[in-house]
Amino acid sequence: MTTQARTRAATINDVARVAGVSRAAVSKVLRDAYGVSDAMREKVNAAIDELGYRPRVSARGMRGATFTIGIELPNLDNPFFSDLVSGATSRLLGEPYQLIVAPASPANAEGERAIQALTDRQVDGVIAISPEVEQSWLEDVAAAVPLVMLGRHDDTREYDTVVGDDAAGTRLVLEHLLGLGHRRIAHLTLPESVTVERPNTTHGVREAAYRRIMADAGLAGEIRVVNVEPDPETVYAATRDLIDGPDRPTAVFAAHDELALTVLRAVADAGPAGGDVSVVGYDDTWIARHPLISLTSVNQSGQHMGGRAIDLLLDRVAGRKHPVHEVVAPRLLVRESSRAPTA
Amino acid sequence: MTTQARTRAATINDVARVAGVSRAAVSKVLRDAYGVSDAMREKVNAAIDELGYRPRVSARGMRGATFTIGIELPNLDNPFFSDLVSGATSRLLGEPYQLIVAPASPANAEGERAIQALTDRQVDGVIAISPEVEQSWLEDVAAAVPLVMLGRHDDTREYDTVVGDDAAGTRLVLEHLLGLGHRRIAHLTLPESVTVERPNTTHGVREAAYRRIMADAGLAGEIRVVNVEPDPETVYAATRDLIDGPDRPTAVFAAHDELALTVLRAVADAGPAGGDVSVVGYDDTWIARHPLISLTSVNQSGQHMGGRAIDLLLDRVAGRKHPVHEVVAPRLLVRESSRAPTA
DNA sequence: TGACTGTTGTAGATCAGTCTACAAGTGGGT
DNA sequence: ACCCACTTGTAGACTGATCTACAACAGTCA
Repeated sequence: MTTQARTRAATINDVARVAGVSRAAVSKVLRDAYGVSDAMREKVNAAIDELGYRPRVSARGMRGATFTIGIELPNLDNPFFSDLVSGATSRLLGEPYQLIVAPASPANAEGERAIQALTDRQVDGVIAISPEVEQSWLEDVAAAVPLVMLGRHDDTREYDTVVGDDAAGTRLVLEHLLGLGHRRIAHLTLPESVTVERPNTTHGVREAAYRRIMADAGLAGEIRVVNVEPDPETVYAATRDLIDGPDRPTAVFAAHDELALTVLRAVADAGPAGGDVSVVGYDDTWIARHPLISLTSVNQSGQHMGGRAIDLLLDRVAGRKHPVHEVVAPRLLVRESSRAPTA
Repeated sequence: MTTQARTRAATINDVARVAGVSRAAVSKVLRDAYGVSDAMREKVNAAIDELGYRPRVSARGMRGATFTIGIELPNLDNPFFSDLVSGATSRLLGEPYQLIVAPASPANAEGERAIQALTDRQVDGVIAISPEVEQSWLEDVAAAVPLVMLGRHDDTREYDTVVGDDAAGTRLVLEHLLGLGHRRIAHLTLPESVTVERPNTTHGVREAAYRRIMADAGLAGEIRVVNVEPDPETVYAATRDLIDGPDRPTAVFAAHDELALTVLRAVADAGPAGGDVSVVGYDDTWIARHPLISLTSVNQSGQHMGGRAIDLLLDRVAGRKHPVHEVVAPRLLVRESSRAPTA
């Protein structure tokens, strides 16, 4: 009893033969197309069940649709991205589309490669979160397949966007901290290659808003932006530098929760010697709500954004031509990680 | 300047025409097949670059390979699954294969549907984590495409498995707790449909080991298994019932970290009135290591398991016929969430 | 009765690749 | 000069679906 050779699965021709109809007829039943009598539908479905037939998506993709929607994510570690996927998945329940996730290798900026991997696979639509990719490149992609970008404030006619109101969210954070009495508020965010050089990304907008609001509050001299690669070691070291250095900030506004968690870790490890440092995140991921973490954060409902991205994409697939740029309102959730500075 | 119609991308015929060679020749270059002169390779590659040509994976899938490996996951919320994916992704760097993730809708047990979605797409190999799926069904899948299952102790010749030594891991946990002086140790785990009814799954093995080890320690009377659906609300409520009920356990062994976090939350919310309850998890996810969480947990290196799964799958793709069942040794990481019971 | 319309099913082209079989060219050995 | 083996390139079948065009038939109405 050894492992058999790969079994040859049933094809549409087998179904046609068993049902005693033409291949085209089976195809019509499969696609629920016009011109099928009840009697035929029944015969065909019986044959499909009998053979355990499943259409090959590759073959379908040659002419028609693949009924596949691809979503590109920078990584799977950030719980906010899981929220997006879970929102997309639930919105897709009942639709004939399957969602597949292409994680961009966490190594170097592989967003382009991952998006291309999806279009190579003839997906019917793409959702992506690539801050580092050029708008013009995305417009080329959008010429070939419907595209919805998350977390980009791009002004374009070629694809749709779903994005939080990052300026408003940043304002919520800073007004909260300023209201508590903080003055030395640092902003820890991604490298300048995705903030300064990409002013249309979430993190670009957040950093710019931080600078503007601080200046407007008469705190131009206190502006302190720490741009770091988002791997935990680097973030940890940068935070320790902040804490141990001169002019220790009384509050750190981290550009997203995953960063904020590492900041919290560094602060906790520093102990009382590190002083009292408030920490605020962004995204309100589930872990921020945990009572042992209790991280103040801005909610922009990843679930909702993921669902809306699907809505827009399905619209595009259905033929919509004009662009839609949707902005999600942020909400501040105040928790224990932020409090008035001591003295 | 309105949105254009979808542009028609270059095909292999276009490349052949521009390069002045046959379609078959281009195909050879693409596949790096035998019988290509340097001169031709150069001409073809130049044409490919000029046209920005990318082969359609759908068309390739009709006869050859899709260079795609699919991984099915129950959900993306559990950070352990992210570890698996990230391990798989890094192992795949440099290989010509693209990884795509098919999340089984978090709703009802959709593992079968997600795995089928992958095979429908002609992936060259499948990695999956479906505890609730029948072994015989998986053997049918494995007859059509190389398959590696994670977290299953199945004894089968048809597919490979990568799994932690769950009995040993459970023993580490219980010896640790017993050594600290705990006697009333409860086990919080998934519903009986994936433990009792599926004794070959991680959680089935862990529950059985818990029962055996408790009995061997003369604590048969203290055995207390709480089987719950893994959504946070249910887990939270079940934990509160444990804490608030009679015979409050002094320790809770949660079947995985995600459950343990919710248990920690319920314990924290209960406050001092809830008594001193130690909590132990399983998987040693990154959040368990956070100093504010500091959850004692069993490490079985998701990164490593994901990487090994890819190794085995590539072996299978390369032609290996005999099964490999790989067992990963567990390691206990003791942290602050577990301590001696108070009196 | 004949023309017209609408429904139901089929034939056959088509999609973009891979793969097999083979022809043509090259070089060496005897 | 002839045979043989090897290298390089091509022709054309093939994959499993969808999609267009059309034939056959039934029913309606003048």
